[in-house]
Amino acid sequence: MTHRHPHPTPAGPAQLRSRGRRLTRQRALIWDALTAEPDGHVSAADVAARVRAELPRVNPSTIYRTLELLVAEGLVRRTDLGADRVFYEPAHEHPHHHVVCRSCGSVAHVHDDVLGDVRGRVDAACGYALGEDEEVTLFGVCPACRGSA
Amino acid sequence: MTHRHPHPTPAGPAQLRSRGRRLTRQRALIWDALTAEPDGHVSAADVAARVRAELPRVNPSTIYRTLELLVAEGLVRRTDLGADRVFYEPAHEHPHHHVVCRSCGSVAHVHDDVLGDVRGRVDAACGYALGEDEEVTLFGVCPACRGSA
DNA sequence: ATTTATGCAAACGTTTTGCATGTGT
DNA sequence: ACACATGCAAAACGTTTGCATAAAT
Repeated sequence: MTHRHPHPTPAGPAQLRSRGRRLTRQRALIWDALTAEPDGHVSAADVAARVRAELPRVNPSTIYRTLELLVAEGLVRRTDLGADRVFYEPAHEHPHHHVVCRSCGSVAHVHDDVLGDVRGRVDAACGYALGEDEEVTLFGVCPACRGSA
Repeated sequence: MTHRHPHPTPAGPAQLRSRGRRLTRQRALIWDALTAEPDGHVSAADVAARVRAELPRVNPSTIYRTLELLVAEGLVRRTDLGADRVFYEPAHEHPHHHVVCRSCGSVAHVHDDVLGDVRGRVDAACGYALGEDEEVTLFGVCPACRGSA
């Protein structure tokens, strides 16, 4: 278990109710699927599988609609890593970046500090403004795959 | 047209012939589509459109198969930017990185120097090895969109 | 002549949509 | 009771594949 958040903000899909949305069993299960693993990077298919393990009749469309909703409400963050690699993760942590292993697909988090002054450098170089909330996805080879190469 | 290069390496799809592949009209047109714009980042659909403007019967499968071939032969570089944003560009330049405008989708090149020591930092932070040839894609807001916001 | 590439059509996996039914509030 | 969310089925989308034909070498 990781460290707790000091903020008393009610996490999770309960937020939906205050926004006029409804808290259904499916939505709760989808949230559970998203938070099941500590640093869970979960694809829509993953979510579907986990949810259907508990409630088999959930339809793909419900998964997609709910994920879209959660993203729109700011409860979930959607990250793309090249074609067909879209994953979702709960959004209560600070923005961070990802490294994906080219070999095994594993994903690691990268603290923003690690990027250094890239934002300033990019701005200076070509005038594009990288926001503080812009996530970056890098590709590389993870320690495990490095060894077994 | 491009005689100024002292090196007689035949750029483009002519390379295919020496590799036992065949140089067809379709492949030439696909190459033309890829090199039509100076810093061209072209999607498969873009290529298809350009090619069909000249030779309308070309089939999507031919486009995909040829792009895959060109990538496999190292003549073309394929870059992913999140789901459904795959583009191709001729590979004779040095590896470089991309910034994509979140607002208008424009793409700019970023020299490797601009990234600074990210590779070392990432390696130190989580052990992932970013190769020199790994391209990075960043997202931001381009100068034009910055102004009109 | 031989091998490889193409067009076509059909299959594919993922995501989206229209609509009737079901469910939270 | 009402609005909203769900399931279902079907469509949309970009991409891939099998196979007979066509073209390059």
